[in-house]
Amino acid sequence: MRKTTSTNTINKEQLEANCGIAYTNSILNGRWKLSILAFLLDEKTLRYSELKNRLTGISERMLITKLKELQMDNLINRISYPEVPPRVEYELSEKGKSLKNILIQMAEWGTKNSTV
Amino acid sequence: MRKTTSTNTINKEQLEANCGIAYTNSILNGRWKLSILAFLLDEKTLRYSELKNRLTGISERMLITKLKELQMDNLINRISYPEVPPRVEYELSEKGKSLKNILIQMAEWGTKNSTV
DNA sequence: GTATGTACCTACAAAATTGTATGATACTGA
DNA sequence: TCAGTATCATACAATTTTGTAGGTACATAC
Repeated sequence: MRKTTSTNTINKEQLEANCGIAYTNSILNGRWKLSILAFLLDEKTLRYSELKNRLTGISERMLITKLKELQMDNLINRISYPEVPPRVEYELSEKGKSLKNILIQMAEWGTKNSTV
Repeated sequence: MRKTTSTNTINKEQLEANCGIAYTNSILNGRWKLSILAFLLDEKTLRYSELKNRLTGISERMLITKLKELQMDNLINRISYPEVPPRVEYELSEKGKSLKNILIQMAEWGTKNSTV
């Protein structure tokens, strides 16, 4: 077993573990992104206005900003229909769907622990 | 299948899913907490100074603040030894350990997706 | 009695995130 | 012509998070 009192024992495994979790955190950080992804996981596709209604308290500015960031990170797809009034739908991309287990477990952990 | 064009279809399941994930998010948010938990998961116990060395770039103020918040949320235990110079060790609590799967999966997802 | 090491604390400042208010677009139906 | 709708854009302000620079306590070693 590794000495835990040494300050220079960061091996590859630990470093990668931390870098990985730090990267994931940087992608999902902030107040809204996880909730957006959770709703899309649950509903498959949602329109802009539907997301706005589900994310109680979010401002349009935040919603658009976060949707854009999620697109940039390839976690969601944006499908725009050439109609008037405009219709835009959002759905999880394959990369977004690969977060499924994490999202589900975070939701479960939250419901289990928030009521205690 | 539920109408996705209605703006009032938030059923109990969705609401709980969102509340749960929002709660989990509120507990783990910010730049440092997930990394702190990941290191403690990997190392079982770490001294304050060891955490400081592993969390590259963190300031003492942030580390103490975040350790305190994690204590308040009962995710970590603080063990103080009555020695001089002082020695304080941190470890995951049972509640903290219950995040194990989430932490591991977030780390794995990150290493898998950050290199693409 | 001066220096050392460890785990903190505090006041303040900078930076990042989030919110508010208002406007643009572009077509529809009256 | 004019109001209505859905999706966004932009300027600015408030809030939250994070960082900086200093300091404290106390036993031990010198």
